[in-house]
Amino acid sequence: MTVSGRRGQRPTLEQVAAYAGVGRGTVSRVINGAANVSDQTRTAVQQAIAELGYVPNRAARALAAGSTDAIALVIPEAETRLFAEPYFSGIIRGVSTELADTDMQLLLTLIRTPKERDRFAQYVTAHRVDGVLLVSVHADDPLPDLLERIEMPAVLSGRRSGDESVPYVDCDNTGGAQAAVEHLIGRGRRAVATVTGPLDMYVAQCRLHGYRDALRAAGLEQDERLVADGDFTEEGGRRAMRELLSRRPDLDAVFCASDVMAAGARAVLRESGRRVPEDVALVGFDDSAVARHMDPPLTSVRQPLEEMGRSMARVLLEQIEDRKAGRDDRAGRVLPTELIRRASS
Amino acid sequence: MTVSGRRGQRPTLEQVAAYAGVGRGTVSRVINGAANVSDQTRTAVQQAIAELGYVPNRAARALAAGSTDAIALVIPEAETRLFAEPYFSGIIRGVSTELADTDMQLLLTLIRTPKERDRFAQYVTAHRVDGVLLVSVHADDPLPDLLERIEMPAVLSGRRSGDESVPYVDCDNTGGAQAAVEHLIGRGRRAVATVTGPLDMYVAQCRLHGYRDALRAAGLEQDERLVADGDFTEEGGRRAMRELLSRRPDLDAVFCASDVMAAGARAVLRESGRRVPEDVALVGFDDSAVARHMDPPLTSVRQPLEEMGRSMARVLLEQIEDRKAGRDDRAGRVLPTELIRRASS
DNA sequence: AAGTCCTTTGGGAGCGCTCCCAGGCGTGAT
DNA sequence: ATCACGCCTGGGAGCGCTCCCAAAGGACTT
Repeated sequence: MTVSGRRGQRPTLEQVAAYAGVGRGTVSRVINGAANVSDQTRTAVQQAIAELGYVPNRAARALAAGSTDAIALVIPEAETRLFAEPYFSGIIRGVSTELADTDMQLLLTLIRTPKERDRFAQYVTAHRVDGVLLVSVHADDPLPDLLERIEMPAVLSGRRSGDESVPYVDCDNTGGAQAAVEHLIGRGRRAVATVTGPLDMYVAQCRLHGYRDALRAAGLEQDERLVADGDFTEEGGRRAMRELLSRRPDLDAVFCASDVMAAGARAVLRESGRRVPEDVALVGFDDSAVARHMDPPLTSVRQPLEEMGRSMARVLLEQIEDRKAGRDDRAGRVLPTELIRRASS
Repeated sequence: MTVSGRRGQRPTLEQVAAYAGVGRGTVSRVINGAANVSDQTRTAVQQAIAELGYVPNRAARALAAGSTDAIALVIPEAETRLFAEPYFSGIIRGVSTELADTDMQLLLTLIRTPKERDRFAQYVTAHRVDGVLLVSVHADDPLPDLLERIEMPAVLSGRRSGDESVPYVDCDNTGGAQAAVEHLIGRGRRAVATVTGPLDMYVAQCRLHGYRDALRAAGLEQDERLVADGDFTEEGGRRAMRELLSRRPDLDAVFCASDVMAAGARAVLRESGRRVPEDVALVGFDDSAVARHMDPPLTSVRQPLEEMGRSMARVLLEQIEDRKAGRDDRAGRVLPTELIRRASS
């Protein structure tokens, strides 16, 4: 870690210029990779930069250029506990990776209260960032619309509905659920139940669709007694499982739309004296830590979280570029999921 | 969410001044809470600010004032998977909470490679942030020393050793471990084993100390055959548990220095035909999601993560203030842990 | 030899703020 | 009435960049 000291006084662009015997503009051009600089000059400047240990002053650059070189990653606090851990850390890791060789900075913003939301709205409206990444917004969150209105580049993780107007990155929830259920059917299960998330969330709808698609494709009957809402919580999973067992005691498999609900369901299955997977096969969704540590370990659908994070960053950066260039090419991106097979099915 | 539009042109301080019929300096004074402004003027300015929807331009302020109003939260990538989720999200939540009514911004920096570390070092050396929060650094990480050398305010989560020179916030690992083991002894267990973390980590040493302290206080013999290194991993926990069982098949309780290792130990106990807690009581550390979802749910020592995050932010802000004022009052802070009792003990 | 066009370069202006100095004005003392 | 001393206030200077214009020079053409 060689950082030339020269304590107190950081070198400025002007000093670099003087040292290299060129003008300020030229150094600026070299730094920003402008084309029209002779090789010789460029080399001289680069050397001066290296020798002086020059690092551009972001504030000055932002002020002069009117950009900020920063994007905000916004996480609604409610989600912080619920979806919780693996989701965020995965996405953050991806975003950070993608940003690593940009000189964009990542601002982390947790939003807990309406007051904080307003404050962030102000902040964003004042164009203090170049773009915004919104993680797991609710359908009724006003932020996406605000961002659209003020023409601030933004990317959502997940969609609020089937025809999302803001650019997004999502994973293939339908396909993942379908694969999970196909897997269960392939193992000879015939009475496959599902514990869904709250059906006012698009992600929950998709996973239910996937379930139905798989049954239909296999020519199995759809029995509404095999479908129960688990609310994406462990307690909800318990409740839903009890309901399912009372309605169809003969069920031989359950697809849960989240691992946490699967954990609840698993507990109820145990209480009812049923073995997993011998009597009832179980599959979850998310491939979280919970899944790996359940007994037996839970088969689950993995979302490519890190890749989603990378995609989000990439899509956002493109959007920022496009805006600058006057283009406007907004599109969503859906990434594939993967079934991780473990002992529970 | 009322954000006055006035699209395209954000109001500047100058415009606020004109609108309020005062000079630039006066508006600046009001914004920064300087004392010597008459009440009347202050009110007029505040109203102008509100009516124009003025939001100060950070870049300009940073440039003029030579500060940045931003702090960096640095997470070494290696840790991102290991300690993983609850640790970071808890700390981040705390930091963010504490920063919420400051106008400090939180920059998130993941460091994976030496190259990224150097880049961050450059960045920090160029004083592009006002302070740094370092999460779970290793004893051999060069970053803390660098920060000390360039006199950049910094706070560590956890200590690298008993006499940490950089300000830190830690939880009471020794006390937590001691409480856990006392709890086991209180339940009548006499052959209490422990699975430790890697003993070159200070945190692992502390937890082992707590274990020994509790045994000593209860007048129980210390048997080195009851101590095994589990390396803070699940596989390590398995290995350590096997070793312990072969050395002391009569053990009736195990204190694991992390939940993840406890999960490994639990699996081995099951394989060996032992019941938890009837035959062997089990306690973990961290109170992570894993603990709640184990079968039976795992008694564990909770670290006040969110409070640690808040403390870190607070200590850092104080330090930044102190530096400005020429003072220099660096100190560590240790927060208490709490034993969460569940069915495993 | 003069004119044209392109590439490369230097440096002025200005981004929106903070810092600080000088000046205005009121109050109390002389 | 005069002076000294405060408190407020306005606005110049300057933070370190980017943007852009003008100018210098080289390679061709006429």
